[in-house]
Amino acid sequence: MNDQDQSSRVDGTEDLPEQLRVRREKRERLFSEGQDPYPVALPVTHELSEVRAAHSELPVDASSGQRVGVAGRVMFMRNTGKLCFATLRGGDGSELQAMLSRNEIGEQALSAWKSDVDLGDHVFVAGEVITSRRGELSVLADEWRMAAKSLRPLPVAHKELSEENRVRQRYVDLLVRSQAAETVRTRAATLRSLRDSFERRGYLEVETPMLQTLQGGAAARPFVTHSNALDMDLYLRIAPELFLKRCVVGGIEKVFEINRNFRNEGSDSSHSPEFAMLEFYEAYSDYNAMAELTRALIQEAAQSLFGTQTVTWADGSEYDLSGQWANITMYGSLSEALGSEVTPETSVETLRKHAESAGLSELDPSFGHGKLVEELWEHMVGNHLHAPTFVRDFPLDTAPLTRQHRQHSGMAEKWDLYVKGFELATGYSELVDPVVERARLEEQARLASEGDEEAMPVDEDFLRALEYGMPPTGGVGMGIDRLLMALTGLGIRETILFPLVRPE
RNA sequence: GGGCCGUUAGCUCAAUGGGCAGAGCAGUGGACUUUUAAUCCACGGGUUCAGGGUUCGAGUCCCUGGCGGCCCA
Repeated sequence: MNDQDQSSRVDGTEDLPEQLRVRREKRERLFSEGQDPYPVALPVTHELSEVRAAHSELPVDASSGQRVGVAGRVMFMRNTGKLCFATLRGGDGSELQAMLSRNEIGEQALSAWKSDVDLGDHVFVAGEVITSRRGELSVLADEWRMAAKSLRPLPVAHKELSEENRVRQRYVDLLVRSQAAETVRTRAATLRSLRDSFERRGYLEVETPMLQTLQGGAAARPFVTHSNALDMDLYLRIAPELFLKRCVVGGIEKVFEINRNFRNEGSDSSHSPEFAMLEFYEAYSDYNAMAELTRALIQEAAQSLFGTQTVTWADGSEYDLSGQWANITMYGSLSEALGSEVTPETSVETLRKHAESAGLSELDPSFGHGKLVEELWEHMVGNHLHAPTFVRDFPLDTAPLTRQHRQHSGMAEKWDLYVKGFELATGYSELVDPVVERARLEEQARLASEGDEEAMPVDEDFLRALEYGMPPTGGVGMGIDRLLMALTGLGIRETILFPLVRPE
């Protein structure tokens, strides 16, 4: 297909809103004038940021003597009669002014600039690096070309997009809202910090299956998909845990993975159906040492991102992540909140009475002791925790992959880390006894057969791995999106670049 | 799953008690050789989310649905 074919293709132009139509007509006109509004290559010599860095000392109203070719998206235009200014923005967010003077570039090129260029277009400008009379570093063009014609007007650059448009058209949000671009950089820097922290401690990063033949590693409803080749249903993973434990059995004794988990559940301000998860395991560690390591990872991330462990949230408030963090026990803090002692021996009937007087009347009648304790705790205590807090020693019957507490028989060596009222991470002394693990999984399978969609089946291969001998191990899972929320104070849909939304 | 709020120009938002649908930015035309969200003059731009109903008359009131947000479970 040649350019003539492209330029002659007009697709329902008359039905479009005026601004879209005008831009399409400009594109057509450029083609008909023998110009390519989408050239394959342009003689760019410098990034905008490079020009800025090289000439930061240039005095006001001065010439550098250096000629550069730069490209960028037109964010603002200020056209006077014979002198035009445009603010170009590069992909790294840096900006540089282009100046087009009739004396320098000529009548024809200047009027073409005025008639062809719209806000949002990518343009190429070549000329000398100078500063304007107001001191603005600029490229004084002796040549300009369209680099890529934009067919849609940019939204108002000084107002935020509506929340829905931000998420649906993140590419536009990234252009007009610097906070959006900043969040992407912060997320990348957080991942880098985590990987650095693990690297320093001798951890190895691995990737384990996202498509799994059995659901396992967490209590959650999975997404189901189908393999045509194997002619069997597969699950998108809800957790990498069982594979990372296989790694530990195989001698990768300090191991971590950062990858996506998928849970077929509702989404709200702190839940997304797909979310990035960090899990890490260390042999000869336990849930106490893993709590210390988790704290260090988060503090090191805050330090490397912001140079301080007291972070400033998007709403301007400060959040202190430094120093030691509070430790409470689940049964102890719940007993205190209820004003009545609750222990692993407390009966289901008593727990239900507590739940009713706390206003939790519609709890699933199938909930047993552990689930009731956790629901009650979350309602009475967890939602009100603000400062970083480790909540220790969970009911044993909701932690089928966790070692029994070394002192309390009805409890598991498990903690949850709560930050600003949500669960950020969870850590364990892992259950490594294959016989006990088999019994736990068989109990899970029984629950599943009774209709519990979150219960896991018996994973024979996982049990076989444990039977080869897994060293005592501490393990942690931490939501990356939630870590971003804790570090920035943003909602989960701001920390995820392209969150799932219903089609328009 | 339930309740509440929202949905109007390309974008962000107005519109008395049911009476000609508006502003800013953006766009088009014009003026302007040092602007910084440039300024000034003029002009164009709407299936008011969709469908139904009440009414002489509906952006506005009623019903159903879509999408989004918040709260609750």
